[in-house]
Amino acid sequence: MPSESDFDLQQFLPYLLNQAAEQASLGFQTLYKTRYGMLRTEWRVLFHLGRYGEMTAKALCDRGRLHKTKVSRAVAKLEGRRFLQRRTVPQDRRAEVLALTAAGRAAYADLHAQAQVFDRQLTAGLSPAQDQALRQALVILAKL
Amino acid sequence: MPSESDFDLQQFLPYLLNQAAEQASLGFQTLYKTRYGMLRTEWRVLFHLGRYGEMTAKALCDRGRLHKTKVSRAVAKLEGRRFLQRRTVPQDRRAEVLALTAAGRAAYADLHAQAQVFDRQLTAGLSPAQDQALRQALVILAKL
DNA sequence: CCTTGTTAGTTACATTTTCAACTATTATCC
DNA sequence: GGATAATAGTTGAAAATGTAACTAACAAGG
Repeated sequence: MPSESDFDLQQFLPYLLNQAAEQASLGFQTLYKTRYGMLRTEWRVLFHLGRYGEMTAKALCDRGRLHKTKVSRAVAKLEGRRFLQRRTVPQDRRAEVLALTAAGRAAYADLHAQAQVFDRQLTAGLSPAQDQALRQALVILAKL
Repeated sequence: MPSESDFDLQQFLPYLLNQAAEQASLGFQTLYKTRYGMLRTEWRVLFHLGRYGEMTAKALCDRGRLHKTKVSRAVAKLEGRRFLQRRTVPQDRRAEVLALTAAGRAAYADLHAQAQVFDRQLTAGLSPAQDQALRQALVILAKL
């Protein structure tokens, strides 16, 4: 029988995941925030476009599991800051293909490099085996 | 030299953690939302008080890594729904000790039991070794 | 073609979160 | 003791998020 005292909040996986995620996001967040005035969604949009090439907002939503309103606003902001451009395609005039500008690619390259450094710092306290096990489990849980 | 193509967004730990955390929170969230009309912070306050006994808002902030405004509002809401009571202590009239009511304890017992079930479902796709490794790594990353 | 349904994306509004300022009380230290 | 700082908690305004409704364009079936 499950008692009330053998279940620690720190044993509850959603809680543990959130704490770890928050802690992990903290440092990098300040980076793209202070350096480029970006929000998390903007950073993700930038990353997706930088990493996987130009695509529509819909594709971004699917790939990044982002809600379309978030993407819509992030794209508007990135466009305002000249990090990306929209291009309507004749085949479907509802959709707009999003592509990074030179400034956008530069920001991506910078943040991308920082992300790799940051990632290594994060896992510095973990053994390689722990690191690998962690990522494997996370991929399963995230259903990626 | 770090190239631009060997670093996937899904390899970036903060991203991976966030995806997993979001996915993991989803199911349980609907539970305390629909059943008790609670927000995440309220659920956490309830859990902390239920699990660790009565304490001040400050203690809650420290233990749960919550911001004091969040706690203040969550406590007000839980008090309004008669899930907890405040008690001023003569030693320090700034602080208020928070204690669950019978209704609060009942809600905690219910959600607590559900949480255990939910936790097991979550990790059903993981081997016991994977599960253990994951939690260990998360505790390190969360700096708990 | 033309009604109906679907999809891409935006906008408006309510809810939540964040940040800064505020009150009231206690601690510090000259 | 009395000024100053620090702490517990609240509140208001701004920013961000979520939800739903909306526009515009395409698709499909009759």
